[in-house]
Amino acid sequence: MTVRVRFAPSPTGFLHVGGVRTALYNWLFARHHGGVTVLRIEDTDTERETEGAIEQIQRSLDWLGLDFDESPRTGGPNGPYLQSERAETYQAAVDTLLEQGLAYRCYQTPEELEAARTAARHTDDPAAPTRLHRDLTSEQISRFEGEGRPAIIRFRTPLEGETVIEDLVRGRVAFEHRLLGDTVLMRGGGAPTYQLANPLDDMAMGITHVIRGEDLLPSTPRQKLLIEALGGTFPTTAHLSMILGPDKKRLSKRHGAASVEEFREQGYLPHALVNFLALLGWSWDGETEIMSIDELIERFSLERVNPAPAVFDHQKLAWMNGAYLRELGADTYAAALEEHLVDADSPLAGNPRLGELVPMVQEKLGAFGEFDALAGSLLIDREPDPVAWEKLKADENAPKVLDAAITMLGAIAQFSPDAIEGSLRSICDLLGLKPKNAFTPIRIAVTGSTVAPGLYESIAFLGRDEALARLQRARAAL
RNA sequence: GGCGCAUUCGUCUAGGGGCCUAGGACGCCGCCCUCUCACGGCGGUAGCACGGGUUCGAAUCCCGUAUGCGCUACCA
Repeated sequence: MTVRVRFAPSPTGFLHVGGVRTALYNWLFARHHGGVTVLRIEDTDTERETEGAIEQIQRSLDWLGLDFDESPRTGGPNGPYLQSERAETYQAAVDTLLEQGLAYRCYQTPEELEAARTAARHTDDPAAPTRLHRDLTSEQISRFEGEGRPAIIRFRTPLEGETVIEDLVRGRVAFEHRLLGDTVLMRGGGAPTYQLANPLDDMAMGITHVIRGEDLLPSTPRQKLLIEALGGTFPTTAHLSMILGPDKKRLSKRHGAASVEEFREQGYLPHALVNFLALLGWSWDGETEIMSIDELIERFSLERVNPAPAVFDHQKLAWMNGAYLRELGADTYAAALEEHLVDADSPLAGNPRLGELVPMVQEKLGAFGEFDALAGSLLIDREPDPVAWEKLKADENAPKVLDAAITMLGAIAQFSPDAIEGSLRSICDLLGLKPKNAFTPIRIAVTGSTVAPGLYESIAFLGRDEALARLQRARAAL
């Protein structure tokens, strides 16, 4: 039997790191087993749907390199892949269940339900309120119908016994039927709920393994019961732990960047994000950290997924991204940097000399988003950093150092990094200053910052005219 | 409140009874390299939640407690 997995997000916003991790594990598992990946959009709740979310999710998955064999975009033999277009499937199943007495119409108003729920809150049968209309007499039914009350459809959950889930990550988990209550399958308006649409589609699409977040573990027995009532076989499940913020709360926007889109904007490499996320809850040998996509595919297994929640560590991601950035070839690096600048709508984009800066910045950047601050001033003459500028003005050595630099740099024959180094070092000897002290004012004068690429290379990059102009301007401002 | 899941350095993790005086990585600290920032090298810091069992022997198995998280929707 070929493995078939699905990633089934709701189009309620940007793709979150938690969602990405789920998508990734599904993808890795399927690719490892030569299986099929399905992308299904769960848009049954039109209220919460947000504009453009589907495109956004697809875009993020594309960027990460997670391709889906069957999806709303690619189509496939088990479509449609949008739940909003699968109404007949759900209706047919509900009709069958109703016919066989496995589901029933419930006429409770939301207010009645809520009141009953509050009352039953602390009793020994908290699920009782969901079963109030389970065995209505025909008189009661016609009275409710007569009142024009809309009916919702509830599943007739067994009152006794338990459902056992053999989860690939968590092992055996048992749920008492009595506490489950009668699950709502269809809303008053006839729209399917997640509890109906999700398992039904998994069955219809031949899903063999359901890999999803732990938040969905409690709904698993309901879904299993439903599928088995319909004569289907419930897929194997693997419930992944939650991803937490530093405060151990579920990761969200208030913890900073949490969506794929944000990491992309900050100049992270998709491969780095994928590698990092793969390691958030899974490990291969506990030692190896940097792995190619092919290695991840080859090594991934659900058996080695950690069931405990994991805190998302931005610092480690940044480190890993830097490690990936440093491994890039110069041309690839330049192209990726340019793409980032274009995406960011940066004034630095399209600069023909960008490539020359690569060797000067590659080992210094943790993400492309830092490029502008580090080396932007070499491409564009702009206002210096105020703090650095004050430091320059307060430096008592600055005037003589800048004067010397102007003289020396104006005199050297070859305006190369080596020649510039020799020239600047002779200033140190001349003035009896340590390189560290002599170079700081020059760096600020030339780059407008205390942090920049190598000084000799920076000056050489600017060229004699520009470098001298900046030095003279700084000198004049002292 | 009920149900469920989880619990190894600050963080991600290795560990599935003796190989553990608990390994790796990020972070942090120190030293080296050094024109700033980085990179790189070397060294260091720090952990089995607690309490009971089981066993010759427990980070590893069982029970309880605590804590955290999830679910408890006509959200997913």
